[in-house]
Parts: sequence; structure tokens; C-alpha cells
Amino acid sequence: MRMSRLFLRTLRDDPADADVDSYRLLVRAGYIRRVSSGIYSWLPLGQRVLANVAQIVREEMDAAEAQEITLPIAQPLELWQKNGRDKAYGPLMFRLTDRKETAYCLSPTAEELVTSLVAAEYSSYRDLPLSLYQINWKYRDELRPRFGLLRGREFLMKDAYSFDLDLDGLRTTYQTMYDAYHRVFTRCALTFRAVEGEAGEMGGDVNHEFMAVAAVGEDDFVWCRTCDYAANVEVATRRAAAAASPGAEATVPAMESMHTPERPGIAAVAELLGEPASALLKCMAFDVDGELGLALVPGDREVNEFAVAHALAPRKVRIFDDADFDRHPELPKGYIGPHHPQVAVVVADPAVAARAEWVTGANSVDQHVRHASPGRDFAVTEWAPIVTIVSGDPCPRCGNALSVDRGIEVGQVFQLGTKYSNALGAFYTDEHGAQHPMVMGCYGIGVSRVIAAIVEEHHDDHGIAWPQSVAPYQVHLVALPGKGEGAAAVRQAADDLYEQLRAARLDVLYDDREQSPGVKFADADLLGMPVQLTVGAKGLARGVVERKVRATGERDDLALADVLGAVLAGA
RNA sequence: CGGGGAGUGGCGCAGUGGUAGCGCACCAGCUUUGGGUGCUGGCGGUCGGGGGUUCAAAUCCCCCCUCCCCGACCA
Repeated sequence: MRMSRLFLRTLRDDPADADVDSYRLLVRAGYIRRVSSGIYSWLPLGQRVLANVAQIVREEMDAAEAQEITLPIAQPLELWQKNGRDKAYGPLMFRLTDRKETAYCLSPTAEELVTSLVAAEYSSYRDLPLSLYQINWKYRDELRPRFGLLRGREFLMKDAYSFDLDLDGLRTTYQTMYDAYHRVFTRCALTFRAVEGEAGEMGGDVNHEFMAVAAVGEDDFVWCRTCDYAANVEVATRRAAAAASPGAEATVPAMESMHTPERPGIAAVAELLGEPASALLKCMAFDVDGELGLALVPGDREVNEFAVAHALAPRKVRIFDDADFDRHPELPKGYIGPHHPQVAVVVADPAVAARAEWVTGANSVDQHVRHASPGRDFAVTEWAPIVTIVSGDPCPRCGNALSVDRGIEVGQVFQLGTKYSNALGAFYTDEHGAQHPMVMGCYGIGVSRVIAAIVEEHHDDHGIAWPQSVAPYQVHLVALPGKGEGAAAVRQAADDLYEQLRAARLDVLYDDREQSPGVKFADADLLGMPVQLTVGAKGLARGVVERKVRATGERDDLALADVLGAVLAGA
């Protein structure tokens, strides 16, 4: 494509409403334009990226034997009223009315429609399994659209739906999709992890969220850079530290109390005693089915309430609020210790076993104790990993350091079960003539969101640096003819090279504009094609063009005759 | 929806009662030609909309609309 003909206007200034780098750069570089809150136009360069990402998704879905269809965006509201999901979505759904006053909505997803479709067409066990998918625009009237493409009201989504005979079939299909997702995001050059989601409201629904690591992400998650471990902060664990050597408590002096006036809280006591916070035992009070419970962790750590609840399930667990403390003056907030006769449940993190003695509360205002030894001075009724994981904790799987980061949810896979098939009548008849609901799964990828995630990961101060797999053009050819006597020769050489590269079926963006070199270089870096080739009088005199790899900034000279081969080798 | 802020040329902004300006972009000319060259001259605006106050409103008052930012959702 000749840039002189390309519908493109780059901006020197950042858009005023830019809140994240991806949106800022995509607008500045002329890939997209905002039309309304959360709604964007895709200009030629952006359209090519969109098509490239969609094509990767398409290829992997096809490889997973899903079949592409296109469902309508405008859907009768009646379809959504059958199972009451119009109410569940509420104002999140765009609604409209036709001339006959029939209510419609703009599809936020398509379980209902696709389930109805399959229910109407298929009814035999011989038809299954079946997977269908579409890549289509979705609409959600978000409370607060933000971060450009990351949370739009109109977005391109791949949504797939599987129909199996039974749960085993679903599990197989689910694994196939899960693997396909790994390939999609790997091809998109994203740093990502699959995070196991919490059980859905139906209970037991397995799902995974694919999180792309990014500072602008909206969810915290824990992941290992070495292996593929990843988890929500609530359910993340770490490899337990070794327990203190057996018998170590024998050398611990007898527990003694200390006067610690006006020192509630770990930090204050640690400061007074000159001890590190990690030598203090933090005791958090919980109500456990009406009984008193304590959760014990080292003083420098936070208690993961979710983990405590999980460890003590099915008992109901509630962390103490101010009213609870008022009802239990025997547990003075800030001076709680684990050695308390009225406490029925003591759950401790394994890290508590790693020290033979602790400084902790004396269950009396202005009093703490030291030399409190687990087992000797206080009992632990259950051991469970209950600290909130922080960066640097050892991975439970491989032992290397974990990272806690924010992530962008770029995809999700979900085992739906029979919720929709039952509600919408998607049944099949088995070989014995009995009817069963089809067992469904659904699988989403936010295509336009993926693009934002890619830019978040692949950019620098100068602009975007597209991975080859999704770049709108593979090569950005820059001609610098100048106005000297060599101008015509440079232009001719660049034109020839352009034709040569195109003949080799490379996607080439050719900057043939009459602009100064500075403008052209700045635009090339901003637009972000993986490889830049510069044809100028200087190089031409030596028979070379300069190559620059956008992502790394590496430059080298290529002899004119070798350019095509070198570029093809790199592509 | 709650709280905070903003709507002035395509983009970024200034302009607190006297009839609208700057930078970028765009057009023309000259200039420069390996990292957003410089100069000159241009095109382009019902100042978000409606109503009101005033001799006079971008500016003051009222109503409405849109957008942005901070808190509960999701691809």
C-alpha cells in the first residue's frame, strides 16, 4: 500500500481522553477513531489488524473442529424473555423497537439463539458432538466504558458453543478449546496464563479465564513466570516453608508477658521491641458457625479471608467487624493472642510452624507475650495455607518466585452443563430412545480487546511495535529521495523494491509521500510495522538499504540484491 | 446511579460582558532533506442545544444533551 493513497492521519498530540497506552497509540497512529463512548471506527490499518487477529482465532477454531456461522446481532427480545435473561442483563443490554413496536436487543452474547438453533435442527445422539462459533460484534451498554478498546460498548467477540452427549464429552471438548486458546494467545504474542475461575452460581461449573499480563488490567492474579501455574488471588497458594526442626521449642524460654502500652497492631509492637514484623504472630478473629475462631499468620502477611473460609468449610466463616469486637471484650483488637480458652477453632498457615517462638498478643489491652511456642503454648486445630500471596512467594508447583500482577481477561472457557439446553429445549434421543439435554460449553475471546492487550504489551515511547502475526503490514518501506540530483534514482530504487516485495506476496506499506525524513521515521515508529526498510541517497550510493527491526531497534544494511531474501528469511 | 470535571475549526488548547484566537493538521509558495525543518500567505468555527438577563453573551442565569475521570460488571 502506498501511503500517499492510504486513508490515514497520524496525530502529533495525544487524544485528550486517552487513559491507557493502547488507546492513546491506536488513535494517534490512525488505527481507530472514537465515535461515541465505547464505540469506535476501525480505519484501514486497524481493520487489517482486526482481520489478522480474527483469522488466527478462525484458524484455531477450525482446527478444533468448530464450525463458523454468523448469528444476527439484532435479536428479538422475546428470545431473551424465555429464560428471564433479559432481566438478568437489565440495562446492560441495548434495546430497540421496530416500527411494529416489537422489542429487539443487540446481542451481548448468543447462548439463547444458538441453543434454539441447535434444538430446532438436531435431536439425535448421532448428531453430537457439535461445536459452532461466530466472530461478530457484541453490544453491552456498560455502566462505564473506559480504557478504549479494553472496555467498549461495542466489541468484536469470538463466541463458540459446544453440544455434547454427556459430561465426559463436554470435558473432552473443553480441553480441546482450552488448548486452542493457548495457541491463539501464543500466536498473538501475549504473555498470558489460564486462571481457574471460581465455581459459578450453578455450582461445580468449571471455567478458566485467560489473563494477559498488563498493568492496566482490571483483575489481580497470581502467576508463575517459570511454569504455567496461575490463580486468582483468592485461591492462590504457595509452597509451604519447612517447619522448625522438631524439638526446637525445647530451647525456647518460658512464655512471658510484656507491658506494651498504646501499642495495638503489629507495626507498633515490632517497632517497640525492635523485632521484625515477621517475628510477630498475627491473630485475626472470625466467627465460625457462632464459635470463636482465630486465623494465624506471620505478622508481615495478610490473611486471605477466602482461604480461611475454604479451609473451614462447610462451616460458615465471617471475619469480625466492630460490632463483634464489642460483643467479645475478651478479644481486644490489637492485643489478640492464640492461647485463649474460649477460642474453639485456630487455623494457622504452615508458616506459623516454621518458627519455634512468636511474639503475640496477651488477650489483654496493653499486653503482649513473647516466647509463645506453637504446640507448647497454644494449640492449632487446623493447618491450612491462608496467607494472601505476594510477589516473590514460592510457586506451589515449581518453587520459583510467583508474581502478582494485573491481567486483562482476553478469553474465557466455561462448562455450562444443561442450563440452557433444558431451558430452551435442546434435547437429543439416545440409542435406547430416551431423551437427554445436550451438555453445553461456551467459549469467548474478545478479539478487539486482544488487540488492545497486544498494544499494551508491545509498545514503547515512540509507538506501537506489532508482533509479526498481527501486524497490518510486514514491512514498512521508507523512501527518502530528497531533492538532490539523486532523488529520481532513490525514488526509482524504492519503487522497484516495493514491486519486488509485493511480487513476493509480502504485505508492504510504502511511504512514498513527500515528507521530510523526520516525519517519515516518526510515523514508521508510531505505526509499528515489524520491519522498516529505508531507501536513501546515502545508502544507495553504497548499494544498500537500511533495515531496522521495530521491536528491538536493531539496524543493519542490506545489499539491494539481498533485500528480498533477507526480509523473507526474517518473516 | 453516586461523587468530581469538561464541551470553542479535524486534533490539542487559550479566551470572565464589547462580536473569537494559538499550536498541530490541511491548501499555496519558497526553504530544508537520514529523526516530527523554517518562513510567508491561506482555507476552515451557528463557541454542545434551547431559553433568559443585557444596548451587547463563548463569557452571567435556568433547563436539557453529550463526553471524560473516581467507586459495584464483563470478552
